[in-house]
Amino acid sequence: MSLLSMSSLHYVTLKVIKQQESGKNGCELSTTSLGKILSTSQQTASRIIIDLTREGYLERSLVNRRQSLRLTKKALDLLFSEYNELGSLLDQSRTISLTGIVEGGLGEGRYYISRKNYVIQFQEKLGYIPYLGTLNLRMLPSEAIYIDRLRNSPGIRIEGFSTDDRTFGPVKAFRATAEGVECAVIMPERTVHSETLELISKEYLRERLHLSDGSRISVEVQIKE
Amino acid sequence: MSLLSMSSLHYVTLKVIKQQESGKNGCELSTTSLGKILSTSQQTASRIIIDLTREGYLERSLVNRRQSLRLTKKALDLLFSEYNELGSLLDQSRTISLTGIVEGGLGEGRYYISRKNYVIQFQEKLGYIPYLGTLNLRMLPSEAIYIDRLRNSPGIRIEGFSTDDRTFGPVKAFRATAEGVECAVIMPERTVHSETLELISKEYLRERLHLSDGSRISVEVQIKE
DNA sequence: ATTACTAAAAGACGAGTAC
DNA sequence: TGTACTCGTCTTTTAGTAA
Repeated sequence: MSLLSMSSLHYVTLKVIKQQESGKNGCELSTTSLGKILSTSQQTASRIIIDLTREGYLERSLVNRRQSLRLTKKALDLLFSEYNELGSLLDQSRTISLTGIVEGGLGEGRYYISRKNYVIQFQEKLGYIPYLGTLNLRMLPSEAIYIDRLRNSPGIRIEGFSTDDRTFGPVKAFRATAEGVECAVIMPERTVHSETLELISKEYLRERLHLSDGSRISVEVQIKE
Repeated sequence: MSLLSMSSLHYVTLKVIKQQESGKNGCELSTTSLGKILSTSQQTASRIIIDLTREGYLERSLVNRRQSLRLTKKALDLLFSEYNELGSLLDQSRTISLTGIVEGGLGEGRYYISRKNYVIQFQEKLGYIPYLGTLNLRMLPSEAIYIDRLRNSPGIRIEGFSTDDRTFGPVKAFRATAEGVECAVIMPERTVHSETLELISKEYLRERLHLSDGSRISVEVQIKE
């Protein structure tokens, strides 16, 4: 259970800015109007903006005494986490539909997912031993935000481990369906910025789905708990 | 944009209790342990519980100095609203799947949905003029909670209006699919407690889907504002 | 063990105002 | 118009403690 590390006014402010920002990349919102929206004073609104900026939730530019605000990744992460947490509390299983373009190669993930220790866990937690290669999908930029959502969702945890040589970090998996074929999205648990999704499956997806580089497919990803 | 009418500690407390309650019907949570979870003092935790109880978010019984807590409907509504609001802010379109049993009659809604003023709006906002009857589905008790979720979601607003005689309140609609056939769930905007969902569609669903009273069908409802 | 009162300290808020 | 400082006031928190 995460603790919403801010007052509710601060939290609502992030939501308001997200709303005003919608589509655009930043919004102009005076402290007076924010105060009105929050039913508080201009002074308090001003302080909230200052606090949130100092704590890394907002970026702002002040030109000509007019401020322009933009949520940072940290703020979006907080909103997504809150959303996912409520979803799992309220027991909502949800599916999101993503569209991506098949990228070259078998995926650099091939080496990783073939480590015995991971494979055992895939078998245990997903119910199958995946084909030894990953299908890389470059997400449409317009859908990149959904990757954030996955990043902020716990998923199915695949534990990390160490060998003599090196350490393999924990990974998380999400059950998914690509054009009707069962598969899973895997990603490192540590946040890595990327617009590419890696899919694993029992089957060789490229062949099964007749894919080649540049093919466009859509994937239904399950976000649950 | 709703304003989260409570401090963040109060809000998080509702989440914590919802979590502890999970499955069960009420939970035992001492003020000391709540204080620890919230990183605050026992005294503050005590006051939060008192406040939330007074404001109708909690019911509690104190036996032998030990308290047992239960969230009220008001609290669940708040959590659902927050969830839905975040969902629409973060632009998550979501589908929930509901199962219900067909109930007798053409639905009492027939009279209402055939009012010209509503019909015009259905045409505008849903894209079709519905068949003049509603299909009533009694939801499985285990899924009744999902109706709450719809109730707390804005949906597609159908405005109310007045005639000489009387007033017709605002209604909301959710796009849906019943066994592959496009339809919509409609419900009054004012909260009414009911375990029955009303469906409208361009087609006469009973015939099209070969339904009779007692038939069981599942409906995919889109929650997305 | 509990819950919750009181009183004092800490913190949030907004009026006034500078820029 | 803006933002944001100071400072007096009001609110929230917690230590001590009772029951």
